[in-house]
Amino acid sequence: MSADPKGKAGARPTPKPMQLDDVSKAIIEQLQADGRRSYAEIGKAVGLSEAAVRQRVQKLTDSGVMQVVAVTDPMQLGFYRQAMIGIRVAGDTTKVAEALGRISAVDYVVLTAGSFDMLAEVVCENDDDLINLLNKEIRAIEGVQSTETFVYLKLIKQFYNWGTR
Amino acid sequence: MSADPKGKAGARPTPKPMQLDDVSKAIIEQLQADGRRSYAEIGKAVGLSEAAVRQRVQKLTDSGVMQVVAVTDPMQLGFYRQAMIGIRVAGDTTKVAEALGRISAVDYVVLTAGSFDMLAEVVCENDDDLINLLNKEIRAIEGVQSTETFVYLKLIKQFYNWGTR
DNA sequence: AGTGAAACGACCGTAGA
DNA sequence: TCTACGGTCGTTTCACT
Repeated sequence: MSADPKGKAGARPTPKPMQLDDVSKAIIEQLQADGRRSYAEIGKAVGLSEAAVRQRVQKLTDSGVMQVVAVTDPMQLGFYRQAMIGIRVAGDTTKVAEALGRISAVDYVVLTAGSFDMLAEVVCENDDDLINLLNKEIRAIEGVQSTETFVYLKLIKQFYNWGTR
Repeated sequence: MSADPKGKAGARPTPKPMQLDDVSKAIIEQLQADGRRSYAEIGKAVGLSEAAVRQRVQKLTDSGVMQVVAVTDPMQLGFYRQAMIGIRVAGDTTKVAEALGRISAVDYVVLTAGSFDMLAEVVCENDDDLINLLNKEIRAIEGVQSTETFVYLKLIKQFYNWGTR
């Protein structure tokens, strides 16, 4: 979940960018709309044979540019409270971030520059769960100095990315 | 991208939760690992026939619990700067949030309660792009009073969700 | 990096427990 | 809700461009 695919830990895993042509971009768009769409169908949409589509998808996934995965809707699973938590830390931020990552209700952790040392997104069933998560788990981590909670009211836009390692 | 599947705008789209058994959870885990895994293969892993897996996946996607999609790595596409931006607004927050959503460099917008009215995640090629995005696009939106930027240093954990509508 | 063809395997509807 | 089965379509490999 946080292991880099290759190279030393802490090193930039990909110093090289990657230039995608319009066809590869179109293929990615097809799979962003539906990750299980068949290669043949994508081929029809982008004007390529299925074999060619498959080769390009293989290359895109092998090189780590793209990934096809299942994503779930927390609301539909009974997690009615989501929030982003800004956290200020004393000492080593990495240890705190990793401790946060071990909490299952925490689905996103990123180290940041700015008035917070890190941001953590959490998923809870209700307000009581959120209070417990904050007091008993997050603020109990050694080194956590203060937290600021931004409860989610409504999602306006979401586009799936991964990376920033 | 922000249209609710059914029901009046602003209404809770799913007042009912959903109870998943262990088999459905296992199927979701399989697809979280690889969204293109075949139904037959998943069936072997979870101890079910191919048709049964297919039926359950259909139900999970139709009900909106799960979605299989492609996600891309911004770093591999040359976007070396990511940041979360906390925004304070005067007046109607929805209009500002929708204006943010129309900016392609903005991949995530959520209305929040707390010291920010909304959070926006942005993806940029470099620091100059980020400065331009902030000054020329985000802070130029009518109603934006102040912004606070948290530049991403390192992603520690990521788990894919969608929803909170 | 692309196509085309043939063998194989996955997918889908239907029937039945 | 599951398994079983047959028709159809997608995928894979390979030879070729």
